[in-house]
Amino acid sequence: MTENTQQPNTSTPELPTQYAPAEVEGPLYERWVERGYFTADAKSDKKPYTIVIPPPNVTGSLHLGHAFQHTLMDALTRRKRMQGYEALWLPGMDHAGIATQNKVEQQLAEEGKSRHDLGREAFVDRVWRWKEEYGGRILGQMRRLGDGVDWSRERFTMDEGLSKAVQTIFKRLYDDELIYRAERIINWCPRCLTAISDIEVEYQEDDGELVSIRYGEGEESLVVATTRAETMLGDTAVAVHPEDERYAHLIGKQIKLPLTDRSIPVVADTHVDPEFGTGAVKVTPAHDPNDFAIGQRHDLPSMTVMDERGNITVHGPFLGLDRFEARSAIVGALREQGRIVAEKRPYVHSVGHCSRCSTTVEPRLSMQWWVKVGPLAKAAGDAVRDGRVKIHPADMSKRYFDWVDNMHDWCISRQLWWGHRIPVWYGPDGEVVCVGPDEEPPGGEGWTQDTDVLDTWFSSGLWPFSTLGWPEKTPDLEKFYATDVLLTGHDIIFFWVARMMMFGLYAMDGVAPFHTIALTGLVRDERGKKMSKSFGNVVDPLDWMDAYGSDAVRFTLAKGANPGTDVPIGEDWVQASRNFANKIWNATRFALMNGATVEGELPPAEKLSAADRWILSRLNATVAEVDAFYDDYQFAKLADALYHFAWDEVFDWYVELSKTTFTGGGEQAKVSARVLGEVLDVTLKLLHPVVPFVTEALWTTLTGKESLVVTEWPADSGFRDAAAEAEIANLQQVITEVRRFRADQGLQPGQRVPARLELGGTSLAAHEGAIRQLLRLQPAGEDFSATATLPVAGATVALDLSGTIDVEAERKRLAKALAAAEKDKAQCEAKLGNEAFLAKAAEQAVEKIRGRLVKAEADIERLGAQLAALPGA
RNA sequence: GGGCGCAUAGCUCAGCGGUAGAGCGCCGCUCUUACAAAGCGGAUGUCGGCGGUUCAAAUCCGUCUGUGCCCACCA
Repeated sequence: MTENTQQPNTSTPELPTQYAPAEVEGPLYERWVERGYFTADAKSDKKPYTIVIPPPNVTGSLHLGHAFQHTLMDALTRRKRMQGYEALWLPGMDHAGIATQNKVEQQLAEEGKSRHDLGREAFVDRVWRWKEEYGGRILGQMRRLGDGVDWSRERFTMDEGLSKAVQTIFKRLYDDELIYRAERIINWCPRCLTAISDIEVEYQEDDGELVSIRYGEGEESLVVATTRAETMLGDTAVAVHPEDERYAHLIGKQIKLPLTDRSIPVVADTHVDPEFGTGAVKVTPAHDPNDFAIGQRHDLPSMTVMDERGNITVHGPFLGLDRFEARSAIVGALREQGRIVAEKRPYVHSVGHCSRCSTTVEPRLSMQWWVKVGPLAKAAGDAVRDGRVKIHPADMSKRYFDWVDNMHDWCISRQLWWGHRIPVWYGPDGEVVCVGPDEEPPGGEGWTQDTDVLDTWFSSGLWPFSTLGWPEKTPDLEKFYATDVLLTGHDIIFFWVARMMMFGLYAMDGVAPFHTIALTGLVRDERGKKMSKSFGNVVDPLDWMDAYGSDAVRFTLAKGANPGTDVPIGEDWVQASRNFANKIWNATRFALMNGATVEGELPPAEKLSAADRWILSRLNATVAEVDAFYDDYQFAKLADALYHFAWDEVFDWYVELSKTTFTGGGEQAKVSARVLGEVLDVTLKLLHPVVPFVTEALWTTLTGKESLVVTEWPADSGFRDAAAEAEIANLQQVITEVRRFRADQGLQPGQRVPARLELGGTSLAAHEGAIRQLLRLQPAGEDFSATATLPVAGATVALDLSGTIDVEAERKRLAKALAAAEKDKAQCEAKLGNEAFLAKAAEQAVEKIRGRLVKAEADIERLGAQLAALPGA
């Protein structure tokens, strides 16, 4: 096959009868890259079109979700490239701080070591080595998929340039007082040993135990309810609602805290819901965000009773127990003292887990760095509100607004080693210096850099401009910022999209990083179920690509891509797409065998047959339709439109009709060969962004030209021919009707039947050859005797079925169809007789009903005539 | 607890005010200038229930049921 694509189409190339993607795809991709088709030129005069890839984690490998989004991004950039844009699809990877660090730590654990055994520097070296060796597997897989990315611009969030961008923006935010350091309650993962942000916490319904504990003695006592008994060691108050009469007498008093020698005050706080539980809440400011807030309001001390691993640090019988052991031990001890007044178990409540390792998150009081999100989030919201940035589909913008309008300050420090280290230095006398990218860190005794690194989303939030060279004013930044479309899953609106909006607007003087946010759904299995390892329904797209070709996987995904909705995909569907690719292959093969060509001018309309004019009319309509769908990110619809145009209209009808023309030879055959060449040329171009491989292989063979990748996208010539469309519709009706009759009468498809056609006076006269060929009708001989007469579309087809025909079955069928047509006619007449309808309905609607009536009347006439023509009528 | 979405053919989904659609699956018959991974023909639905608006409702409104997702400081 590959040799053939090299040949000019002077002779008919021999294509195998089946398309073999495995032989075609790899070499084609490498050729595209070698020829630099995907390399964008910042100096070009062409208008830019830019998409930055959502950078996959270095630890990641290609899954169907990537394949899905990549297909769509690839289709968008490929089309724009063909449309003459300087198209840049910029690839790269994310260092994925916590995920990657965990991965390498796991590897170390297998060697019986921890990161602390290596020390920070050696550990980070080790991660880099891991990255070089195992990271970025996905980049190779993207080649298999056919991603037309500009490899010369590949970026990594920890590259020197991107690190500089991180430091630059950190410094700017710090100087603008949008970054600050504060001690707050954060979400702490006792396994990863780091703070995580609110959105990195996943809530699950867990079984717990709600125990009610009596605090204090006698009159001076009350009962609190808790699911986290172990935190009582750190209680510094009990809170009740100020208007709760039950506890009015206790407010301001001290009560004894069980198991300790401390007494704690009872405070009044409106946060307490008197209806819930006993209406009294234990307050542990150091271990619960609400309690922390209460503590602030009432100036309570915070008492930390657990270390970073969740072990109890308070001296006494519970010292050293982990939080869960401590919980049961404490409940046990309280029970012995008779202080447990009620227990409810299981008590289902929502508990936060680390999104990376599923460990139960421990709220923890600690010193962290924060982004003051207010003004940034406001700008991010406004850019969408005032239409500078469009979210597609539009109803997803609600989610975006909900988030940006209610955003809490963002905790950006992580107690990890892998990532961008916070560029802040602390002096021996408590000085704090934020160091900019071109500044020397303060030297001398006692200065140390902050040991934390930044949240991985901090650097990916800069991606749309850091990858283009910012903070330098590079030609790339000049040319390709702002990018055009951000295409990503709706699951990372908060993690990533909102942050890019905030940072982009902030760093780029109010210019949003993209004008359109196209949100996709998630890929699911063929029953619409989420793919997950525990269900065992996860599919490796590479398996399907091996079996059916990348094009098949891509086409299936594109066909399922309804905006913002989840995409179910099953192997059967990939097979169906493979079949489509094979169909294109064979149709082109047929065309080449019959001399289809793109050479020379398209013949003028008067030299074209009705079929030629029809298909060209449909072709141009399809071009317009596909363009409109692309501009609206309607991938499913454009894939569907192309599928049906190509298969139903071109392959099933035009190609079939052209067989008669080719058999006939002569001038008309030449014209048809040129038209078929044209139709395939354009159709392959239209299909190329979605199924780049087959189309490239076939198109280069068909045209002898270099590559589809750098070919001009087709334009709607404006050619339409309603008359030809109507004529071919009639032809199709005759053929379908007679075929149906033949099948109903049990004739073998190949069996030749003598027939007499009366086409006089209709436009069908010109199609007698095609009708006879497609219906296997022989000329009527001397002894012709019509046993079935089928009037259809103003013509009559009389058949001599030397055997008998099943008159009764046919009569029944016709009667049924006739009744349906009559009913429809009656309905239409009723509508058209309805004055209210005529008065209020749109003209178009009325026109539609009129058309329907005409059709119903024609059907009645035809079916009546067929009925009358039945023998014995 | 709040918000959003979805319920249409056996399955997965389009359609979103004017005659119910597609793909796959299913049932027949077939090697016919390419393709059996194909061709031709066929069957299949009270468009979740109940109300309402309208000349007209799968489509708009209300409500119920089922289902999915997101958010939240459910002690």
